[in-house]
Amino acid sequence: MGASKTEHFSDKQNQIAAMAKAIGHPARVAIIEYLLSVDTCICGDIVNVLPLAQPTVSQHLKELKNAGIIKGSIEGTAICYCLNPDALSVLEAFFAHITININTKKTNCC
Amino acid sequence: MGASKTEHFSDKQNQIAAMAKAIGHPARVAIIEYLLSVDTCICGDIVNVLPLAQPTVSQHLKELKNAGIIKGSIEGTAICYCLNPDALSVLEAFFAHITININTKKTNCC
DNA sequence: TTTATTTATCGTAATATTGCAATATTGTAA
DNA sequence: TTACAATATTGCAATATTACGATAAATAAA
Repeated sequence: MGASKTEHFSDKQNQIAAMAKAIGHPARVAIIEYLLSVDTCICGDIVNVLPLAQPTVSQHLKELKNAGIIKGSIEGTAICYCLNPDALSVLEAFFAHITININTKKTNCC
Repeated sequence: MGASKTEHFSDKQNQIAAMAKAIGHPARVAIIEYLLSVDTCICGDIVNVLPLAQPTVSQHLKELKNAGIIKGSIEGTAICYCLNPDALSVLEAFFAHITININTKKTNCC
């Protein structure tokens, strides 16, 4: 079919999955790392940093924005993009929870 | 085209993206949460826990295994699956790094 | 050996993703 | 107004993902 059966899973599971999916592309990881590296969030030069055409970068930015990973606002002729701390802290908490609890398991047969 | 231009990005970016992509499906988030919740890693009942057919679950487990998120070993007639702490700690470190550095930025215009 | 049981693989249909050329939109400057 | 710059959208081709029925493979039990 191709469409995920999201209705069978919890809101939390769908939220984590949607955000992880958005990060699941090297170009989007690179965008996140670039947004983290620049001190301001006026980011009109993302296109020049990535090895992809402008429409492709625009599409990746759109997906990150749809997933809530980044926020964007119009800044004259340029667009101001920056990371969304709220979304990223949700993911941080998810993985922190896993790594904390993974070591409390009694048996590790694998 | 449909194929990611992985060759244009760093190994680290591709690794993070591949693991995030593997977690980017609610069924696979549910699998991870289930593996974390059970105390042992003999997990022959994952199929019963998920609202998906057996071949579909098997396919999701395969993708998680390919991404290194889980490990599996044959345990007689059942299969023993468990989380891979190494892979998950890489993701934990990635998001911890982001959330730590996100607040050191001078300007937050968005 | 025969029969279950458990998990994996194959085949296939429906849908989604990726990437870019072409084009549109929006704001700035002349 | 016209021209330019920056970003978004459209449309399309190539490929990947999702899901599951049917089937295979492997072990356990009878």
